[in-house]
Amino acid sequence: MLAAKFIRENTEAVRQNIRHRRGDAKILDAWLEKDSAYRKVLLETEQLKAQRNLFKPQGKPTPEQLENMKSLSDFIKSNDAVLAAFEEELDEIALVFPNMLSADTPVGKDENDNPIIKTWGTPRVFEFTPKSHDELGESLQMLDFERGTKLSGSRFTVLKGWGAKMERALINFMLETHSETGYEEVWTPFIVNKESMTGTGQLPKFEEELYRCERDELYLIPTAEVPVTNLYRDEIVPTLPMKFVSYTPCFRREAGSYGKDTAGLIRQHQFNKVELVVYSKPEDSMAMLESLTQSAESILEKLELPYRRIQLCSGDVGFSSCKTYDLEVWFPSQGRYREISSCSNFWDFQARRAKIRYRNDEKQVEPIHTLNGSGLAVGRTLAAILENYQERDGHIRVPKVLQDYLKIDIIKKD
RNA sequence: GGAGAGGUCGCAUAGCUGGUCUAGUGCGCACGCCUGGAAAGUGUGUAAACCGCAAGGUUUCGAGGGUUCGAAUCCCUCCCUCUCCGCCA
Repeated sequence: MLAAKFIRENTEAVRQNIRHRRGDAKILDAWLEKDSAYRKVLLETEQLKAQRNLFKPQGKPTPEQLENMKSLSDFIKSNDAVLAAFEEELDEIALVFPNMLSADTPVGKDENDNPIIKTWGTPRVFEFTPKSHDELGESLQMLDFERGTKLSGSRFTVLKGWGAKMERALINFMLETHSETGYEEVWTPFIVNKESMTGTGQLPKFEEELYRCERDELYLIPTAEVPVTNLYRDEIVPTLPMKFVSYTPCFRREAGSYGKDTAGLIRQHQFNKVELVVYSKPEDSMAMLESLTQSAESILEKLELPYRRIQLCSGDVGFSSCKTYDLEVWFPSQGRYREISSCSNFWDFQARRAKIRYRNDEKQVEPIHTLNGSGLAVGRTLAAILENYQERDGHIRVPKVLQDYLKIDIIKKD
């Protein structure tokens, strides 16, 4: 959420920002109009209340005084009702304002305008036609798509045998690697309340994307970002930075993506992810984004998977983010790079919503900066390994760093 | 799920026969005195949000309603925590 004061003082920048994100700036005008009306009533009401408080002398009030206080109180009551209505409306509008973009976010329309920042590794040259991961996974009896569908529906998959073991190995490998570089491991609830979803920005705007337990007013998390960032909601944190790594399953309805990536593990309603979350001092957050992104990249490098890093342009950056890098891994069967991690600096946007603050050097309380990034999406990593490590006969070589976990170096048909 | 107790400015607590609460006290923390240095002792200060250039003002005592001229204090609803019982991985 943008601070009301910031919106007032930087109206044009906010308007420009909404345009760059290809949003409609009308909501800004609606907000501004309401805000100035609100402030008039606020001032008046506070003066009335100050009067009332002055009237509060010791002893019993005379009938005359009582009469005065009564009418004053009536005014205050009706004004308070007006104020409450204003506040609710203002919040409702402000909650759907997107975050301000970083100055170095390129202006662009969509994913085609995302610049490539770096490329690592060289896609392997196959002397045969590489198979897709779903075909490989099924033939090696690692993935069972049909039974996943039987159990739950489309976009649900069952992992078996070496598939299940590799998924587990990847989770452990990622958690251990990040633990070693200063991220504290946390294990959180996978179902959270509305306040948590609002704190990180999933609500109110993206309700459609969430699985909801109506009876209990709880939501299944779409990413570990939600529980981990909300760990310190409504708190003034004592030390910064704090860095966490967390494994969770993620649940997404994928509304509106019918027909996209219907085959394979790429787009699932339930998938595993190891997430990095950083609580940072404002002045350090951009440097933190670089190091967090490198942490995510290190996993791909240890797995020896070719990838590239792109920066999202203004039209493609997520609602809550101020600056985002995506990591994309090479998929031989598709002949292209596909997203496997997204690393974002949210600036103070989430911290303001979630009321996570710290005391700066001047002892002033101010919102912190939050960041997070996938380190990595496990299902997509498994898919990328199958495709990049396949052999002509359909066997899969096991990446070196996973051999200790799996105790084998090649996966083949029985 | 049943019975009871409780949710107060970091932590712990007082306040709960409505105005003096602009929320007291202890611990912790910060700064100072004392000390060769430290501990102890001692003094002062220490919640947040909003409006305002400032002076200052307003709000917040789990959340939301209500009674009242006025509520941390009374009433209602809800949420959560703890103890005991029941059930259960």
